[in-house]
Amino acid sequence: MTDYSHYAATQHPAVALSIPDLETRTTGREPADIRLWLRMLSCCTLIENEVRSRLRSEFQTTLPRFDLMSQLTHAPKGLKMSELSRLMMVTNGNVTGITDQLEKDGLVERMKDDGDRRSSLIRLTMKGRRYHRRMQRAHETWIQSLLGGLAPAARNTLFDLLGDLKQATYSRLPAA
Amino acid sequence: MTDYSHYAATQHPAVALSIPDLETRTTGREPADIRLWLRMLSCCTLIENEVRSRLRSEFQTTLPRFDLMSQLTHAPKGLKMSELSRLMMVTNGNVTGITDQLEKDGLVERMKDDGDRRSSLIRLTMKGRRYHRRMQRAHETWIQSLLGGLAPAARNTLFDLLGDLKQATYSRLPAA
DNA sequence: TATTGTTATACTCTATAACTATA
DNA sequence: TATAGTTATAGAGTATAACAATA
Repeated sequence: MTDYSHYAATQHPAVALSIPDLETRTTGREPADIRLWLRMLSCCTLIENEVRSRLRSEFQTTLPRFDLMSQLTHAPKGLKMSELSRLMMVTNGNVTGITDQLEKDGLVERMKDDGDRRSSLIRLTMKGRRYHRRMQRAHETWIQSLLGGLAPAARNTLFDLLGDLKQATYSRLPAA
Repeated sequence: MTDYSHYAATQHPAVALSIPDLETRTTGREPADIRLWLRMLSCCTLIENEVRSRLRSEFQTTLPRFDLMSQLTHAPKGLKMSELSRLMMVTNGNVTGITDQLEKDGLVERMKDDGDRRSSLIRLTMKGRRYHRRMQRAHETWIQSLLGGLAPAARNTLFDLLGDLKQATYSRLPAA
């Protein structure tokens, strides 16, 4: 049993702002799941668009590139392509492409020192580590600014509920 | 003041499944906002990947195309390109491209009957309406299946919290 | 002058599938 | 046979900016 009672009601207008976006197409007559999905999707799209835009204008890079580097920061010894693929939720070929670009820019390197000679370990170079650190600091600031309007208690409840949702969804995937 | 007390704790394992995904890179030492964002993003990516894949395999179409048609279903008189752009949260040029494809397939049509001769109204054709209805039914089933593991009370709370988040985020966008 | 929509350009990401070299 | 990674292919979305027609 999980207790969400630490969450206290937030103070906000009774009527949500009517902002035209992906959720607008709902009329209220749709199943609750559809409305929930479209609302969550518009939240994500809103933030993602903003982050993509700032990564481009301030760091001349993209979200997948930043994500790949972020995954590597917690693996000093490096990660295999297949591990990156699973972590980033994209296919193997895509990871090869993104890695190629980052390698060309000297931000990551392929290490051929595994016991298994089919695979290689990808890891950040020094330059990559420095570059990522700068981006990460900015990224944290952006996210905190964008999500900062939500009260801490609400944020905690949301975090827990999304954890439940994620677990439930995973278990309902056809593959799973 | 909003009351979320209708939400009752869900029953689930105390320890969340350790699934490797976008959220995995968090260590617990990141700011709460970052962890929340990555968790929400992995929820969305999970569902989006699944929906994209099924739209492709079962209906030979894409998510943006389905989204554009969905927007039109609630506007019998049609929508302007600029309205679609805002609703779909993408740029004007993109909407032109997606509309071109749908028009070529006879699913939407451009109507030049506005007072403003610069703009046109896009609306679903009969064929488009029928086609969309089939997709929408399937889409509802998919989403209900994917989100169905979450208890109704949890789902309601999540819906409300995401509403708060969306509103807060909108008001914190640089443009806003 | 500003706005609506289109076009042109160039790039990034994407899935799929065939391929290689290992295991 | 199975797996790790690459390559080839094709396509789909994206931003940006220049453009024409109209307001």
